Amino acid sequence: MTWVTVDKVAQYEDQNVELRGWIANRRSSGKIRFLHLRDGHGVIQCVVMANQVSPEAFELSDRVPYESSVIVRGTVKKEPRSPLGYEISANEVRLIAEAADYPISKKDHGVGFLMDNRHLWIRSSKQNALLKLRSVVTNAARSFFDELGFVSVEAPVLTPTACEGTTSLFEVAYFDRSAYLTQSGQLYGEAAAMALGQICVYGPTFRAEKSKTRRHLTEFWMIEPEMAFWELPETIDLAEKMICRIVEAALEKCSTQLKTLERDTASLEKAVPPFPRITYSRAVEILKEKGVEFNWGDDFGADEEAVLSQSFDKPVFVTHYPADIKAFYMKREPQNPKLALAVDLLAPEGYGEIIGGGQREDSLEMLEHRIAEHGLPREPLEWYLDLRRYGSVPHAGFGLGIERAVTWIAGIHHVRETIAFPRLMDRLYP
RNA sequence: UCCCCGAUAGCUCAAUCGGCAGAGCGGGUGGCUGUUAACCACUAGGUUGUAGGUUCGAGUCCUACUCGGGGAGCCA
Repeated sequence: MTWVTVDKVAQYEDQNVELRGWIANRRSSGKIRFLHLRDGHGVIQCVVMANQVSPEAFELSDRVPYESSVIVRGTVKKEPRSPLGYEISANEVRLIAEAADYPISKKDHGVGFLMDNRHLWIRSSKQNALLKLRSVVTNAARSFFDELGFVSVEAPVLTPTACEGTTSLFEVAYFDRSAYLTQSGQLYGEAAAMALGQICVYGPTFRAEKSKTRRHLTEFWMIEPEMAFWELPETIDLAEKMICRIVEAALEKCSTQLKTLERDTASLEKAVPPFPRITYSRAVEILKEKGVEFNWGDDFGADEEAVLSQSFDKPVFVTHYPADIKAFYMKREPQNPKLALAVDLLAPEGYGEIIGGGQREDSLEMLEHRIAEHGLPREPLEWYLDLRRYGSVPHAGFGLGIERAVTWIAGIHHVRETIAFPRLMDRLYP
């Protein structure tokens, strides 16, 4: 007997197969029982007739609780009434483990309840689709860089101090002193780029900010390429190619998932090069044209980002921000030192910033000056200054926020559903 | 940290002016040979988040607290 997964049943039409999974739903009518079997690859209806299975199997099919684990054997039948196109005409149903009363029902639930049951919620079809989409997105991004010859490097999670100083960090006991969970792999990525040329850091990032919004997690994942001898324009080109690659992969490999998520893929299909590129100053003009009150020099808030991203039907790059609102390591525009060689990518449909990056300051003197200006402690950054002492080169990079990118591609409302076990300000369980 | 909203059955919610705490789903029992969140009948299920106050009487009004949701700032 061949064990097959639900996504492959079409290859076994009219053959006898075995399926292993969990009871997603159960209905009945007279002497016929319908079991919906979920195996992680899909859901298929198994039809159990009283005269085609043992009395024990029929009795089991009548009362087996939701989410019990079972093995079903039967024939794959073409069935136009099924959304899948196929169903199983069962001749054997075997219980592996009977489930207790399952807390998640077919009806509506509140977000709080579902988040408390996140370990079970991920079994449902929409959450399942999101996790698969995330997997395709991260794999697409990583193979994109791998194929370009970028070296994959891991940055440490435990760090001695703040990378950027501004945001609050999670402090942990580290033997007889304190350490902090990283808020960006970038500084280490820069060191690695000086060793390996073009590198890519993929890892978790932690922010102890008390942010309660649909765009924030306290633990999230970033892909952060860093390139020695690269400057801002080619870095933007790279980000554009990467986003296109990710979206293509999602459309190609996740069509069923996007359908489950009821995503309008037409807007994703528009994400082809070239993406519009505007300066911060131009963005401010656009805001004013749309009647948004805004002062040059301020950073964009959620409202401004939404207006800007809705002004284009593709992702839009915004460059040349005022240096004052960007991090200390940003290189200044040589023609106008008030501006930073920074780039953000705003996703369309109001999703906002999914990439932040730019060209890094490569002058030792300038960097020392910035560190003092930002009031940062110098001693823990000495190693970072060394990168400018020993053969400094122009270099640039960016960070892609995985959860925000997946939120946009999936067309959902909140980042928390794009990671299996989200960490939020008030949520550490499960 | 700030603003708004909420907490009633396992879950989602209702309860009119302050006057007997209810429905759907889920559970249980029975029925139905093609159901699609199946349907039909019956049934069990409650210290109304916690503490205090007003009142003849509080799920409902007041105060504090706890927890949760939505949003802002900051950011990816």
